[in-house]
Order: sequence, then structure tokens, then C-alpha cells
Amino acid sequence: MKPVNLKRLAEELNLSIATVSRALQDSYEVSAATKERVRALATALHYEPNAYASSLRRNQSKTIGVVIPKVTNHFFALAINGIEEAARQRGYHVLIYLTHDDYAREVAIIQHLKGGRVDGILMSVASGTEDTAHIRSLRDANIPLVFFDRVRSEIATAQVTTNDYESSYQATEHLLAAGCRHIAHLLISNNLSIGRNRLQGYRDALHAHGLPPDPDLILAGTMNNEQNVGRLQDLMQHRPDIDGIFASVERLAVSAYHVCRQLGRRIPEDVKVVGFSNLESVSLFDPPLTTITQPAHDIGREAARILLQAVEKKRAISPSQSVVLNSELVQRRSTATA
Amino acid sequence: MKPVNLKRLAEELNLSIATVSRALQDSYEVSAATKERVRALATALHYEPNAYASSLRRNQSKTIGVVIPKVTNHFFALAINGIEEAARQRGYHVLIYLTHDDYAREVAIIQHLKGGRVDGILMSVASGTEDTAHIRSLRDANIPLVFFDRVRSEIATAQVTTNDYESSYQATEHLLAAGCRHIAHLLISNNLSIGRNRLQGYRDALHAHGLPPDPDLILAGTMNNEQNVGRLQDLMQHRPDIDGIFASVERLAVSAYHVCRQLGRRIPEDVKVVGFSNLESVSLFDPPLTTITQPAHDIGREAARILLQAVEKKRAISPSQSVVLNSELVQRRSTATA
DNA sequence: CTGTTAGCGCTTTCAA
DNA sequence: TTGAAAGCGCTAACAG
Repeated sequence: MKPVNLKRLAEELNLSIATVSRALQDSYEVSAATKERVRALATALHYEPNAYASSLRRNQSKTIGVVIPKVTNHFFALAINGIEEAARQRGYHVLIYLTHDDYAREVAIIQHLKGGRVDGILMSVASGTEDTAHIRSLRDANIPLVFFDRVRSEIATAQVTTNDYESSYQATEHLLAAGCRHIAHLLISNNLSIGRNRLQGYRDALHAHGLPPDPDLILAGTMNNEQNVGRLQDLMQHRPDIDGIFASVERLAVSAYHVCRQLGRRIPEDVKVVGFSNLESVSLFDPPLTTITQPAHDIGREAARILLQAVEKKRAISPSQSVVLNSELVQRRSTATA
Repeated sequence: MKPVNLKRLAEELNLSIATVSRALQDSYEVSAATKERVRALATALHYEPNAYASSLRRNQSKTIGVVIPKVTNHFFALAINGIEEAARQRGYHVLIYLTHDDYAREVAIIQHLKGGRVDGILMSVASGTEDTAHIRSLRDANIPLVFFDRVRSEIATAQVTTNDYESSYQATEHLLAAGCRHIAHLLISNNLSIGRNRLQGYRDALHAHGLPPDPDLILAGTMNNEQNVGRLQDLMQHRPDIDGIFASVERLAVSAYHVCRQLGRRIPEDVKVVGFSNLESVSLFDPPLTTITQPAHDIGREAARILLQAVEKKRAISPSQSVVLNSELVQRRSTATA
């Protein structure tokens, strides 16, 4: 079967390639009659323009790249959902790249994307990333970038985040109000913006309520979850006075539940737990987990919106376009034998 | 800043474009010395080949498309993980498209992909899909396709699935062994291969144990979860004899928990529940959910492997390359005050 | 070992 | 309103 491209259409219609191209783009300089003829044949032959030829010529790919640590995390899954929605609405495609929180991978991915495969990039940085030269180099390559959730403020671009500081402050106050006096904080990583903000909210809330800071109660997680569990066990055993846990990320909240059970510490009687999470089924946990839930879908949609607007208008993105959305503290009742 | 492309490199090195191109591809017909000079400048100028020019010329995009119903579902998230891994290893990129279980979207996406944007497609069909003409048309467009999980066997291509029938049979027997005699089945959709296979496993297990089929115990879900919950409430109220629930998908298992609680039916004393699920934290449910867990990551990796092999060898894919992986019945102990 | 040349499919001046 | 022609950046004959 002969390929169906502009040349083919032009031949069959006795028109020039240029006219066919213009007709399909609904150009004003083509007669209605010709447009009709062209369109008819195009649909009859199931013509689909070659995206690469078009991209090469126009120097734009109608594609955005999404660079995230992982997709097996409800937050990122929801964010992708929002991104895909915004992209589709404007006719853009979405390439996914997973860093698995590995710095080297992140560098390789970014370097590769500078080949013009994408018109813009949405990114949530890896926890292993310290140096950000690779990200800065995107500016030279003229590829717009918008950060979401895990940002690096030293890079001058827009970022879409949530009120991590405030919601962490609020979550800590929630535990304090429930009577907790020795609240542990499970930190995702020292490296990440979100980790630092959440930690600060926790610290300031304690301070505001006259509680002294206790560095021993702050546990920094790693990428290795078994290791986290081990350290958490140590902490809980050495500090039987712990009566509250604030987990800065879902994975650690889940680990906290497991460890408490192993050690026979009852939730919520002995230890109260609050954690960041986007998992709906936490209300089936025993007992239900109180969460700070981020508007993940909106974050993705908003980030994509900002990026695509800049791409289409060929305007640079400035930090002033950043957006902060609000997370929600969700307290779930146990429905067990309600 | 002048663009850095082959022409630019050639000029600066006083070589022809062709030689530079060959040098960068490590062609045997270029002297080691020249290769060195070329590579040095290329890295110095951060040269990155234009993916679209290359794709246009070679008529291959080094990109695969993944068409799935949704990403906010741990099964698909894990599958993407596996796909991305296999793709990256071979230097391929991954485009994501979400159908949201909508037939029209699926058709539009497939049509669009015929424009040559991808070298192959991995797909899990939408529950809203009845007619599959759009999928068949991929064959004419010469785009290889591999199904995973939600397949359509009338289309002659490879598919990667799990032993849904057997694991459903086993799950049903598990409930029977636990003493259940009136087991409800929550079906994901009449339309889907996985739904039919799981239903059949359930039916045959009941039959093998001498229990008569009871169509009233089979509840077909829809995309609207509130509606599902409503129907489930009705069912449970009209049939107080129900003492077991087998949910063919995670979402329905979670709903089953909620409904049982609303109605004051204790799990597992009054009603035992088993469900397909890839969520790790089900062990924190109250009580822990017994699950059939699919090897989602492997499914994705395997599907990508089959597809990419065909793409690279330019070989057609035949149904004989299909693979069936095994799910696992996971019974979790309650760790509460263990 | 290196250069010349044609062309992938499309868009877009410029000319008619 | 239509056509001819150049060229996006790259690869791959073919020639030397």
C-alpha cells in the first residue's frame, strides 16, 4: 500500500502539495470548493500528517516532557492526570520520564531532552539531586521549564507548590491539640524543598506552643524503605515517650503504622499519627489515617497550563508566575461498627 | 547563540556534514583521530542531535505510545514503571495517553498515533470500547501493537495477561474453604476480557463445589463509583445471607468495605472479602484485605519487551508470542496488637 | 577515509 | 486562488 502523504493527495487531486497543505490547515487563501475536495479525500484515505516532518519544519514538537521521580505514588499519578488533561486540551502530547530519585538519571534525561524533542518540561526534582547545572542549562537550550511540588528555587522559573509550611504547622498543632507532647517528625529528605518546608512548619508550631526543639525526634528518611523502618524501630524503642508522629510523606506514614504495631503501641491511644497522603483508602486503615492531602490533580493541571501558555506565546517564564495551592487536613472517622 | 547542529560542527572542524554524522555514530569508516576531534567539539558545544530530523529521515521515532484507561490506579502505575524501564534500556521514549475508559477518546488517540509519532503501541483497552475497528486499522498503518491486561482477542497480536481465570477460581475456593456459602461477585465490566475471565473462574469454582449459580449475586460495576456503592448497598440489604465478597478490582473491594461498615456487617466475622489489588497498604486495612495481586511491573516490562523486539527486528507480532503471568493470592495477617 | 548529493514530509516564502 | 521551490537537520547511497 502506497503511503498516504501530501504528495499522494496532491497527485490524486491534481493539485500542488502546497495547496493541499494549506487546505488542510484551513488557510484563508484556498477556495472553499478545493478545501472540500481535499478534506474529502484526506478522510477517505485516513490521511494523518507526519508529526516529525511538521515538527522539523516548524521547529516545535507539540510535546511536553514530564520528569518525575516515580509514578507509583498517588500524588504523581494524580498530577500526571492533570497534566495529560491540560495537554490534550491544547493538542499537546506527554512524554514521561522517571528518575527514580537518581541524580545521574535526571541529568541524562535532561541532557537528552535538549535535542528538541519537547517544547517544554514539567519537573519534580529527584531527592538525589544536589547540583542543578543540568537544569540551568535548559535555559540556554531555550526550553521552558516549570517546577511542581519538588522545586529548586535557585532556578528562576515558575513553580507550582502547595502551602507545605502552613499545612505542616497546622498538622502539628492538630497533634498538640490532641494532647501530644513528644511528636516525632519523619522527614522525606534533607535535600528537598518540600522536606525543608514541612520540617520548618513542624518546628515553628512546636516553638509557638512553648515546646523545646528535640533533634532526636526528627528522622530523615532515605530511598531505602527497609532502612527507614529499621531506624524508625530504633527511634520508637529508645523513645517510649513519643506520643505523636507527623510523617512528611505517605510511605513513611504507612511505615509508622507498621512499626507501632510491631512494638505494640496502639494508634491512636498511645501514638497519634498524621501524614501527607493522597491515598483515598486510608480511611480503611485501622484506625483511619489523618492526612494532609495535596490537590495533586490541580497542581499538574496548573503547572501544565503555565508551561503551555508560555510555549504558545513564546514568552519566557518568570518566577512571578508561580502558584501556591492549598492542601487540606482531612480527618477521617473510623466507620467500623459506626 | 547560533544553533549547534551538524552543519555548525562541520564548519568549525572543516569537515563535511556527512563525516561528522558518521563520526558521532561511531561508524567504522571514520578515522579514530577524526572521531576524537568531532566528539570533543560535540561535547564542548553540548551538541544534541535533533530527534525529529533523525526520525523523519530514518522513518522511526524511537518512541512508543502507551494507551491506558487511567494512571491513578496502582496496577497501571506499576505497569508504566515496567514499561519505562524496558524502554529506557533500549533507548526508547514513552508517550502516555489516558482514555479515561472513554471509547471516543480511545478512537481519537489511536487515529492520531497513526501519524507516525510512535514506532509501536502498548494498550489496555477502555471499558467503554465495543467496536475495535480503530484498533484493527493500526495493522494497515503498519504500527505494531501489544495488548496488556485488558485485551481484545479478536485482534491478532500478542497479549500479556495474567491467569485471571485460575486466580479467581482459587480466590473463590479460598472463600468457600473459609465457610462462605453465598458469595457475591463484583464485576468490573461486562465489556472487558479481564471481567469475563474473572467471573468465569468464580462461577466454575462455585459449580465445582456443588453450589448453584445465583445471578443476583453478580453485580456489574460502572465507571461511576457512587452508583456502584448505591447498588452494592441495595444488594447487601436485600441479601443478608451474603457471607463472602469477591471483588474483581480494587476499587470495588474498597467500596465493599465501606458498605459493609455502613450496614454494620463485620468483616471478616459476617462477611469475608477478597479482591484484586496492587495496593501495598491494604495490610493496614481493618481488617487487612486478602488480595489477588498481579505482577504489574513484570506485565509492563514484558509487554514492552515483546513490542520493542518486534520494532527493532521489523518483524510482525503474532498472537503466539503472548505471555501469561501468574498473580498471587496474598493473605495478610492483622498486625494489630500482634 | 572523506565528500557530494539526494531526499524524508512538511511549511512557507515568492511568484504567477 | 494556486504552484514552484527552498529548506528544516539529518542519514545514506554513491563517488572518489
